[in-house]
Amino acid sequence: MASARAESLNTRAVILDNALPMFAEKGFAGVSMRDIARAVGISAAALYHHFPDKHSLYLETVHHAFTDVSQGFMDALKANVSAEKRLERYVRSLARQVSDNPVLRRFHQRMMLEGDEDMLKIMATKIFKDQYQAATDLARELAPGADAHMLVFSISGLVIHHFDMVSLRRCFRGHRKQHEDVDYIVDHVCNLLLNGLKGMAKQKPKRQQTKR
Amino acid sequence: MASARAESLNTRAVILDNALPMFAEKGFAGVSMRDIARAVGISAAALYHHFPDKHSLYLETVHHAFTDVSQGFMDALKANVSAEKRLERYVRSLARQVSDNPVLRRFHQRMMLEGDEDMLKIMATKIFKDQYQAATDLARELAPGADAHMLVFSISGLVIHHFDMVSLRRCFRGHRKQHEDVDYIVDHVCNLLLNGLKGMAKQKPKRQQTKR
DNA sequence: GTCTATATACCGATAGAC
DNA sequence: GTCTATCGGTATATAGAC
Repeated sequence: MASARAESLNTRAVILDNALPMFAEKGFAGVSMRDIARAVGISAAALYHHFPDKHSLYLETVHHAFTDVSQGFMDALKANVSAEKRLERYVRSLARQVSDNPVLRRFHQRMMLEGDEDMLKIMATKIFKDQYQAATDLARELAPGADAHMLVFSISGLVIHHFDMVSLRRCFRGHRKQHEDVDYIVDHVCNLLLNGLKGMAKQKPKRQQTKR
Repeated sequence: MASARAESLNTRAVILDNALPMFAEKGFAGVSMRDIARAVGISAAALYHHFPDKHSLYLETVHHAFTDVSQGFMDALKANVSAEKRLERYVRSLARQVSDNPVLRRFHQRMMLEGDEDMLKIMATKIFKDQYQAATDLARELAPGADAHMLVFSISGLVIHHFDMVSLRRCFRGHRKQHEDVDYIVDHVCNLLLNGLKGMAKQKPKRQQTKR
């Protein structure tokens, strides 16, 4: 908390760095301008020198948060190995990301819940565009007959959901320590996906792909 | 909005019915006692006759919301057909539930994000307990060597995630109308799962199930 | 069981000095 | 670029009449 800020121009970045975990944790309505100002170490009025209003600050926080998170995924998706290996690397880098960066995971989760159209457009076009394209290409390579768009979200969904649900999963009888372990989750997901995709690729003209 | 309430005792239920969609949409911090009172058609002060404070009202809303949603799933999970058919019925009833009831889906999503331990415990023990047990049994039958606890959440995760992400999925190039269709999603998920589980069942002593 | 009135605190945002 | 002071509005919650 607080923070050592430089002399002037990157105060803006310091504000965004402090606002991110607060917005991720409590949401737009749950964090006041005074809360953010206190964390940064300036007065609430000073925030209005850097951002015209609270909503703009939030929008900038979204943009600032997700910048450059996509690179690790691209390395995995474009690696010079077999498609199966690339899938495993992609799943692993996804799981590492959401596990190592709970603030960003939570912020992503919050965007899915209460992000308006502007924010989602920012995420889709400025942040995840290349990753989506590369993942789609990989899906097409792994299961040529299947619906690549659906598969891309099945893959990320499987990984992310296991982490997003962890606080509920803990409440069930069958839960064990290992079920929160990154590598264990990765193994499970890869196992399910690789077998599932193999089967889908074989029987291409069966169900999916109705038209257009 | 408004609502025709009876004479006295079920005012409490009317309050909860009105509060649910508001809390689902805007969250705890985003809805004021005045908002709820206005929707019900009484004064804010009157709410405090039925609930000691806002947090209690929210907790009761959680409990009220998820009561009796689990029955349709049990019918699917316990049907007198093959395990594969039961999986498909379960996936379909899950998808129908989240598609037909966006308010409840959103509230569930919100609980995963900001539900405290009390609320999650309510969901796990009072609402989803039997469903979890039945789904675990089905998973064990479908893929005896695999980790049933993981599979249960992979199944629900696949279904729910496709719906939870729909507003983001729409922003990507490859999105089509059919990708929001319940039956299309069910087909995709069942296809992936049935093939994946078949593969996992064959190679049981390979990766999963490290110890205890 | 619902009302009006109110206590007390916090909210987003602005004005103007430095 | 940051401050203090403040405006007008709203928040949760309570008091007491009916």
